[in-house]
Amino acid sequence: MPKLNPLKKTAATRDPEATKCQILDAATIEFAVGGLAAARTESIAAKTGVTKAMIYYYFNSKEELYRAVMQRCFNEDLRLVKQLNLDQLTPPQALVTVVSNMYQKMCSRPQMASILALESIQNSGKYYPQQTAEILFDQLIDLLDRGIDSGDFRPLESRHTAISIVGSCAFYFIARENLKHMWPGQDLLSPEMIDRQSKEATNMILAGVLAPGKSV
Amino acid sequence: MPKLNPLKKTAATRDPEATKCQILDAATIEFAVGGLAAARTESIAAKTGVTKAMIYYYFNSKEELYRAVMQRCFNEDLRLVKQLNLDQLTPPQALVTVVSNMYQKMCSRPQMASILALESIQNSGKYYPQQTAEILFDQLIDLLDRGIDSGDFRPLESRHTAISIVGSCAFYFIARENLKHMWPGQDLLSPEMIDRQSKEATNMILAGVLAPGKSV
DNA sequence: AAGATAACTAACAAGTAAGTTAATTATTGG
DNA sequence: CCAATAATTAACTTACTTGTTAGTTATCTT
Repeated sequence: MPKLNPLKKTAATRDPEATKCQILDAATIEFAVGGLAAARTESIAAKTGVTKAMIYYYFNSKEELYRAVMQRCFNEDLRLVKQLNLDQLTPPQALVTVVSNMYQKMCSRPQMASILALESIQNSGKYYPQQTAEILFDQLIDLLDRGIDSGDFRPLESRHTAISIVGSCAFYFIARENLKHMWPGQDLLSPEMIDRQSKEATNMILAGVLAPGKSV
Repeated sequence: MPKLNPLKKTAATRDPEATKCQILDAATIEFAVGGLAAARTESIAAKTGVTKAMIYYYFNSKEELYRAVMQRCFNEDLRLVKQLNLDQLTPPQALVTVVSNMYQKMCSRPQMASILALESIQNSGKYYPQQTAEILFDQLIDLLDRGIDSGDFRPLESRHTAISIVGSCAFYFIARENLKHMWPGQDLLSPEMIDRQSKEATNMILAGVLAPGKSV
């Protein structure tokens, strides 16, 4: 009874890896808007070249697909952060690098911030990949501690401050649709806007943590 | 056929205003977890003493109920902010007041941050009450501009900086469920934790915007 | 105190969504 | 090149969700 379209993808009519990737890509977009709860498997499938049944063939359930999306997001992030070689920079330099890099990452993949916010709000962090995420956060916390020890940064509680720092960045991406009226007609994800926001945030954060008299 | 529980609320068996309020309260909690899309009217009703039909009787649809919840949130917020009389304070004093007040508000109603984040992410800010919200944001922006003019604050772009400031506060509440492993066994909404986070954020923000040599 | 009206309920109709299944087509290894 | 297997599909089942409706009970007015 099922009648297949005779002329599908010319070359690779079947490519399991590509199909899995297509599903993950589509799911990332869908989960970034509604989170696990509001995402529709039908809608994810519609974004791909394959049917909904493929989601279950490769990922067994919406929940497992969600886990896979989250894990992939963090793996990519981890890979990028490792390339920064923060230990080889002074604490102030490292902080500037981390912050501007955070904006670059969130700009190129604006789903990241949304997915994490939704995970916390909707699922109480049940699917948050702690192990991986901790490495990322610790990178920033260690950097702050290093700066306090070296006298570059004023005395501060590094964990609380790390949250403020990440928050000042992430919030721009999380709340951007609410805030767009502040710059009518502008795209808040345009390179120019990101650049301005990134610079202002970097200025505030750096000035906010540097010990009196110190600079980059 | 409908059999009513003979012993309901002793006194006010019927109280339209209280019922509406119950629905709004329950809806606020439900929308704060799932947003408009993932909220269940059935679940909202279950949190109240009345049936689902009452939601439609008083609010016509899930969407209108959502609008009402959002509007009430902002009205409360606006009332609180007006009481601060920021004009009567110096810019640094006013900034400290705004920030610590922001933590107090979000602590007493942690739904606020979640609802706003969800609105931006899920609905692209379609239901975001711009008029009301703008007043709140402008309060902070004007304060920053006032500080730049007076020389208390360094030159900065007040809109971008305002976002960083609000973000460093809001993010703690938005992402708290993801971040709770940073303080194992602690309640991130406990007065002590809020106080510490608030203090650290205030320190960073103030130091981040003050002109060199200036203080509160 | 009776009739009108406002508040409220249980049960239902219609539509949506997750996950399954049996059949179909492509790929691969002998 | 053929059989086994992997990838894929359309259609279906089951469960859930929104919104409605017809009827019931409390309250209010005169």
